[in-house]
Formats: sequence, structure tokens, C-alpha cells
Amino acid sequence: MTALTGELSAIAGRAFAAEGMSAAFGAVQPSDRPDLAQFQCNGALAAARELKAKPRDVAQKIAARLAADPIFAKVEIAGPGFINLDLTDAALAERAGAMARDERLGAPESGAGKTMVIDYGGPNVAKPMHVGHLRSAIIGDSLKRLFRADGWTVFGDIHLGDWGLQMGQLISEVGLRGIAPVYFDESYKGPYPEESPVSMDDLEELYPAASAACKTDPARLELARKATVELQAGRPGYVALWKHFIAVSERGLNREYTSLGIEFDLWKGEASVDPLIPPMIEDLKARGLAVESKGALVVPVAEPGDKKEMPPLILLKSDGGALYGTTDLATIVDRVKSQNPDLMLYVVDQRQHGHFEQVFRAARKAKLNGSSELEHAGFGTMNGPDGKPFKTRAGGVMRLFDLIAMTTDEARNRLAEAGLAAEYPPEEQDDIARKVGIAALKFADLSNYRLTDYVFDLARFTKFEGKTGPYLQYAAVRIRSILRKAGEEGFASAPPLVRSPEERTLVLQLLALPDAMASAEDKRAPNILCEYVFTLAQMFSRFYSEHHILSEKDAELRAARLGLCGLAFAALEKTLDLLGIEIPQRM
RNA sequence: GCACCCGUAGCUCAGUUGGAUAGAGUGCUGCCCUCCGAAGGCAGAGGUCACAGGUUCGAAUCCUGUCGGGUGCGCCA
Repeated sequence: MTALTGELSAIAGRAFAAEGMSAAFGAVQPSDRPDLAQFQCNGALAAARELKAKPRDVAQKIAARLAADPIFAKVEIAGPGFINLDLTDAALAERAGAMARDERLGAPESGAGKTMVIDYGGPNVAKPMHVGHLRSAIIGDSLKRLFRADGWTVFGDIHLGDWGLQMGQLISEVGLRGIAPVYFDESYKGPYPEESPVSMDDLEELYPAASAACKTDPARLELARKATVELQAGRPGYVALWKHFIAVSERGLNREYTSLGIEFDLWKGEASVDPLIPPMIEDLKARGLAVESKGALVVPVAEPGDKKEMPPLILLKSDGGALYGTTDLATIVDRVKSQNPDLMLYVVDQRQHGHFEQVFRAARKAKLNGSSELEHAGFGTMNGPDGKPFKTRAGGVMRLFDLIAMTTDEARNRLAEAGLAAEYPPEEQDDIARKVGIAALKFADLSNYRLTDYVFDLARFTKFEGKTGPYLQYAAVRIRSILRKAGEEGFASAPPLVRSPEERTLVLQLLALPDAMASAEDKRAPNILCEYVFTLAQMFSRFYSEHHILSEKDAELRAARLGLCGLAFAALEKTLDLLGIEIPQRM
């Protein structure tokens, strides 16, 4: 099935074509004035401008043709030349019925036959995840779900930060402290111990110490640089130690992502593309694309039309070490070889936009990206109530684990205050608190437009009232409860009918789901889905407060309303799933 | 210094390929549980869309400038 606005646009497009104008003028959208009409077509205004005709005259011709179509209950011309359209209740009900029969709920098929790799991880080995990783994970996961729902074959890649200077910092720190001398003994020929000499807790202490030392002491930094180069050159003891770091870190990261309900299809890292770097560099040098500059090997990416200075992409530092731009470029090569996607989407902090511009330019210049579009979908920072980057009360970096614990605790408190779930088993209460907390966290993040910074105010978004994840869960659980009781009563369900204003607006909102998905995909903007699902929940609540469902005496009417409830639940569940939000069985 | 992003209701934010009366949540004021879950529904007050020009039949949206905020600009990631 096609989206309703698509169907209406096609009808209006034919009307424009029949009058000798471009069918593109037939674009139909939901009305900006719901008090006047359900849909509107503004094409007559644009067409009139092109033809130098009077907008109302053009509108008149189109309206006359549209009025002949039985799908419309009303065709009116208003203002300067808007064509206002209402559908018949029968037409709305029929399409709602079709949507209810469609497992995909009419989702767009924009990705049919297409493949993409989406990069939304970027946590670093040995560093605990903090709030900075939250947006990438939440937004990226939502986009992955959305693109997949729209028919794309999607590979989500965590793209672990496991190969940079921080690894050299860690290795040298372990060496300096004499924690595991065997890894530093160049005469030792292995094998190295299977047990890691450091735990996750050790890493979390070692890394900040090493990082701080490198900042103040140039000699210490030089040591870290040297260790990095040696690691990348394959020094056996360092590689063995490094593998322990990875294994220990992955267990911790997996725990964090799992608690957020976020998964990856690929656990690749910067190191995994390291073997591709030397041949890539040789190739670039051979083709004259990589040149020496100030002691480093670079790919110039400045273009004639540039308004700002565009520094070259550095492939190799003057000490011979690779940089993250190098691994990013090699990662593109790897992805073309492994997945050959139509699109590589990078869900990374907007502050790295300049970096991606360099990498993408270099990739295109060298034609390393095959047939892949390269796109950076950046996002703004999450700030605390003071408008500055979110910190703990002590001023440190807020760990993701602690943040999730805070939100879950708050959810549990709110449930207790409301007297909800009190009679459920303790483990179910924990599960509900976790789902509600995560929903609050995700919805608060996703409902802001991707690129804007937002204020993360725990007190505010744990209020669980209004435009929040928990409100949506509540709305869904309430419908689920009705449907369950209907099942217990043995009540039948039937295709929805449209007989009241509340049913009409609810059905119109339901039928707008494919448009919301298409628009969210197009803009890579989950906040469009948030807006959609919140309005849907509101429309349902309005319908619910005005109509009897289970208590409706007329069996046919009751069945139709149950059908509408069923479809509303399906749409809510689907959209919340696209946002990565789970609905508890009860709450 | 140069470049990019932003400035919309008391607060937090949508809306920006130009279109009708600029929206939501929250907060504030009322109303609604003898009936399916009130974390809900209904109604009201609240805005020179930073400011000044310009383009247009029409500008929150496009252009220019000013002010204010954020971010980025070769060997960190």
C-alpha cells in the first residue's frame, strides 16, 4: 500500500497533468488548518506563478476535476488558491482497514535492494562510556531501526576506538608501573598469559592517569607515542597486552549497550582495518594523491570554491604513526570490500564535521568509496541544567552506567509515588522501572532535533508527565489492557469505522505513519517520529475519553472500536520500537 | 582572524525546499473519575519568531548587515 498523501498527490497530479501542467504541482499534504480541512494542495499557487495565471483560476480547474473523484467528501478553494480536501469517512475507514491488515503498517520501501553501514558507536577501549556516547548510541540505533523498517539492509558498526594514541598511553603506563613485565621483555618469545593482567576497573584507573601525565610531561607523551608506533608495527608483547585490553573492554561495553537495548551487527574497530593501511598508502602515493607536507604524508583536499581554509587529511604523522583519519579512510575501503553499501552514515558529534569533510573528500578524490554515498549525520551536545556539558556534581565526567542507574531509580520512585506496580513481583517492578527509565532517557534525547544542543535536566524529564517516553508507554499499556480484557471477554474485533470527530482524527493520524517514517528517514531525524507518536497517543487518549469501548452495548460498534484500538496499538508499538523504546506488559 | 550552526511563549523545545490565524510540553487559572488505567481529557491566559533593512502577491523560513550564544580551524580522537 502507498502512503495516503502519496495516493492523494497522484490523484491531484493527474488533475494538473490533464490541464497541461506538471503533475508535480499535485503534492498533497495534511492541512495546516485542521479546522478547515484534512488535506491541502498548494500546487495551484506555484503553477499560477509559472504560467502567469491567476491562482484561483488554476485552483478552480483542478478542483473541478478533483470533485469528480468519490474519495473526496469536500473539495474547496480557499484564500489565495489553496485547494482544501476532505475524504469520506468510508474512504478513511477502508484505508485504516488496509493498514491494519498490512504487517508493515504501510512503511515506505525506500530501501528495497539497498544496503547501508551505520556507524554509531565510537567508544574507546579502556575508557568507561560516558554521556557523550549516549546520543550517538540512541540516535544511531533509532536510525538503524528506521532504515531497516523502510526496507534497507543495515549493518550497525560500533567502530571501536582501539588503535590510537590512547593505546600507547595505556601500554606505557602498564610498563612504567611494572604491572606485567613479561609483555615488555623483548627477549621473551611467548606464549603470553591467557589471563588479562588488568581488569576493567584497573583500565579505568590507568587510562586517566596516563592521559593526565602525558598532558603535563612531554617526555611521558613521547613514551606513549613510541609505544603506539611499536604496537602498530606489531611488537608481540604489546599486541598481546592490547588484546587483553580489548577483551576486557568489550565485556564492559557490551554490558552498557545491552542495558540501553542497543546492539551492533559489527564489532569492528580501528585496528581491524590496520592491515589495509600500508597498501592504501602505497596506492595513494603511486597515484600522486598522497604527498609529503611538513614532514607528514597528507592528501590535500582543498577545493577551488572553498570559503574556508581546508587543511589536508594527514595519513601519517612525521613520526610515522597513523591518525584516526587514516583509519577512517581505511574503514571506508574495508566497508566497500565487505558490505559494498549504497550509503555509509556516520552518527558522530557535529564537532567532528570538519574531520569527516576531510575524510570524505579524500575518499572521493581517490575513488575509495566505490558506489557509496558518504554522509555525516552529526548531533549537538548534551548539556547540564547550567547549559554547559553535562557533569557530575563533583564536576567529573558523568558515566553512562551511573546515569542509567539514576534514571532507573527515579523511575522506580515515580512508580511508587503513583502507587503503580506495587502488587507486582519485585523482579517485574525492576524490569518496569528499567524500561520506563530508558524510555524517559531515549525520548528526551530523540525528541530534540539531532543537530541542536539540548539541556539534559534529570528533574524535568523524570517527571513522566506530558511529552515523555513514559507517557507514551502508559498510553500503549492502557490500550494493551483494553485489548487483553476484550480477549478475556471473548469480544470480536472488526475493521475500524469512522463515525465521530475523535475517530476521524485518530484514523488520519494513523494513516500518516508512512509519511512520518519517510520524512524521518529523509532528514535522518528521529524527532519527527517522536512528534508523530506523541500526537498519535494524544489522539488516542482523546478518542478513549470520549467513547465507550468494552462497555459499548452495540456489538458491531464495539468490534470496530476494538479494531481501531488494535491498529492504534500496532502503530504505537511500531513507532516506539523505531525509537528503541520497549513497552512493558503492564505498569 | 576565517568558517559553520544557533537566537521562536516564564522555562524546555518543534516548525525553516516561502503560503491561511506561528505550535507542543511544562508552569499558571478553571472544569472532568457512580463507566474500559486521571502518568489522562477539555478549556483559558501567555509570542515585535534577537534587531535593522531587502526580495515577494505573501517571510519565523530566502538575501544583506548588526548584536548575542555555541562550535571548528595539520600531526589528539
